[in-house]
Amino acid sequence: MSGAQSDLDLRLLRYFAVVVDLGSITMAARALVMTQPALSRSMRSLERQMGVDLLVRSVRGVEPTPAGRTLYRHVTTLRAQASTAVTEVRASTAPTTLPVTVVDLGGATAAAGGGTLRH
Amino acid sequence: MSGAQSDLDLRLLRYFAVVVDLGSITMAARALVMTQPALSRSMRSLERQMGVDLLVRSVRGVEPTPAGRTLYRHVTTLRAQASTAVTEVRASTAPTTLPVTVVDLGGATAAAGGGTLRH
DNA sequence: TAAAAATACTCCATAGGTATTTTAT
DNA sequence: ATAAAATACCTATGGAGTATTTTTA
Repeated sequence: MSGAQSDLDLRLLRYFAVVVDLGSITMAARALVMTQPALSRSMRSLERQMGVDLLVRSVRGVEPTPAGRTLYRHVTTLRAQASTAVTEVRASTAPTTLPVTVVDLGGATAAAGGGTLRH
Repeated sequence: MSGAQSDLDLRLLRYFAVVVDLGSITMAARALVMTQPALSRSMRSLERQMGVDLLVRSVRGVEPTPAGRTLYRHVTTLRAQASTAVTEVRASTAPTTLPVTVVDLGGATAAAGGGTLRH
């Protein structure tokens, strides 16, 4: 009974942009290395979250509705800003626990248990 | 083995902003109507995603690191833009399936099964 | 010793996969 | 008859809860 905060899912927006770019859920699914049904459901759930139809489905693929085109425009901006934010934040400090491995020490596998401070 | 796309979670950013505002995970959890452990884990996972420490924990609460302050600045912008995007997209078309109920028809319960087009 | 955060579990919602069906040309 | 999207069903990951432990002023 509380207020579903919505919070617009950037992952779904990324998927959406690919779908619009390729004009097909099937093609976009390939590009995103996922299955067509999964992506189809993602697009539905995005439409439900937004409360509007974003795509017109036909037997030859999909095409954005006016609302879809509006969203598409915003996705670029939004993702660019998110990207900038991450870059700036990472630049603000020396990383603590490196997500994966950053430096390749030339020799053999330097990947295992790379100097992490926090377990 | 594939590339974890990151995709910055706006929900976590919203949590983070409240944590910084209140200077305490415990207090923020109350404000967000969730539990302290859940929020503690959310903040950890945000830090892992970003690859940097965002908060300095002490016995009297938390305080943002420089990186945390940088992120905090971006959160506002990012959320504002997301909000604008949603508003504009919704304005682009008549809604299809209304998320909840929009109009109150004065009389009794107009909520049940409100005119939905798509099952 | 008390107040804050962190950990150890448990549970459930949902994102994604496989298989199949529907739809329209 | 074919190519696209949609549906049905299943599984697994992780987000959130309760209970408890650790930490330090």
